[in-house]
Amino acid sequence: MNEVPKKSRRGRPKTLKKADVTDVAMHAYWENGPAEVSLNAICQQAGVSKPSVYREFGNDDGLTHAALSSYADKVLGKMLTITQSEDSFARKLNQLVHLSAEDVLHEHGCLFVKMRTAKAQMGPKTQELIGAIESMSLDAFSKVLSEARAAGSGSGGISVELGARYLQAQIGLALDQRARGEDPKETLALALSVFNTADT
Amino acid sequence: MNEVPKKSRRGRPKTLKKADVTDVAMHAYWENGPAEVSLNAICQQAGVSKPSVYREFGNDDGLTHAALSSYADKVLGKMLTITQSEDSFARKLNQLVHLSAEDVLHEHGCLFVKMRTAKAQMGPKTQELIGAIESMSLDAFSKVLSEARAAGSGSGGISVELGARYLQAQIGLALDQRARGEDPKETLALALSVFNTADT
DNA sequence: ATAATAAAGTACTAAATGGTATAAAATGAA
DNA sequence: TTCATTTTATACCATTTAGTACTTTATTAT
Repeated sequence: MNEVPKKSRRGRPKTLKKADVTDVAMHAYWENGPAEVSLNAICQQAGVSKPSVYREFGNDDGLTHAALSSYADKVLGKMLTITQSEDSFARKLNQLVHLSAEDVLHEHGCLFVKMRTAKAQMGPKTQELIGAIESMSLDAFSKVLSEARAAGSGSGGISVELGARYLQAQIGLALDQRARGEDPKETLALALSVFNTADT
Repeated sequence: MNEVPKKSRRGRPKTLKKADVTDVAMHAYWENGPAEVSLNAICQQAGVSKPSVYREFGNDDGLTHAALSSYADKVLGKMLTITQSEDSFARKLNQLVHLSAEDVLHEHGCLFVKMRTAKAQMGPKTQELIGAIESMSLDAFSKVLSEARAAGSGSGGISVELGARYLQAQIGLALDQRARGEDPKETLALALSVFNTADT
């Protein structure tokens, strides 16, 4: 909303694509864990020089922030879409289970979950974003549960607040299991069965 | 069982206590995460020189192995004791919940869980030990569940194998949450409520 | 042409890491 | 007292890290 200074009139034309570097960083962090990937390695993989990266992102905190922000848009957005759909509570749960426990998208786990695990080692901007994403996801789950309650889909006497924390924890666990190469499908289904008390 | 070569007759008397260094390492890894603590830092904290540590432990893999092994004896042994007790299934679950979700012992989480998360960054001996501990704990939970089934305590139509994996995953999750500063008590209780279908 | 400008890469820095060569120190035996 | 032996710590090594000073290159304006 604030800057489109395109067509800078003078100087060497810029060849570095910030979005491309962000994408390389996002996938590198996602696959290998943010703490295991150096800024040097990302420069190599992206085929750009280190000063270029520092010019665009400031420092490594800027780069991890950009990578996580991009991840939130491209990947976590799919979770949000599910929670905000018009489907029934049961169908929403099914879709969340599929996306987190089966979809190849998360075969290496979830960048957000990995960054949250390494939160203390991240820079301040990235830490703040991790917290913001966590709140946002908790709100989304709360909304799902309160809508279900309003629609009469019994959530087994579980408060909306507890249910949202539980849903977030269980999906995070499943994504963590996938990062370790485990198949979380059955255990996640069992965990979410607490929401089906007398339902069909 | 194999060596007590005490009273070596010659040479400078040894002052380094291997057990003390192991203990310092264990607590440092436990609190800060194994990937965030360097061998240098442990040498400083333990007040010993680096070559001494290399002589005793070989390399960093040897040190992390020793630390995790010590942790398994001192801390995970308490879990094992609970699973092997003569208590009822429900009481065992209660004790496991208390130990992992409330006991100050795990206020910084669990070293095993942290090492498992960082498994790929650990040395081969440590990786092997992580796998062995995981199998052992799975066996312990399986035993608890099959005994409960034999004693008639209904575990809600959940197979022993799935129940054991589920119990391990949920306790691991709770310990992970404690490492992040969250209070897992309510969510863990909710997760384990799947074992109470028609029980009192 | 030439000057100004902006972005590019080369090549560096200081700090930290895991690991080691080596000499000093402390003992028992000769 | 001297020698062999064992453990110690100092001081190094190569590598990797985040971050930067500096020069070169490519463009527009004069």
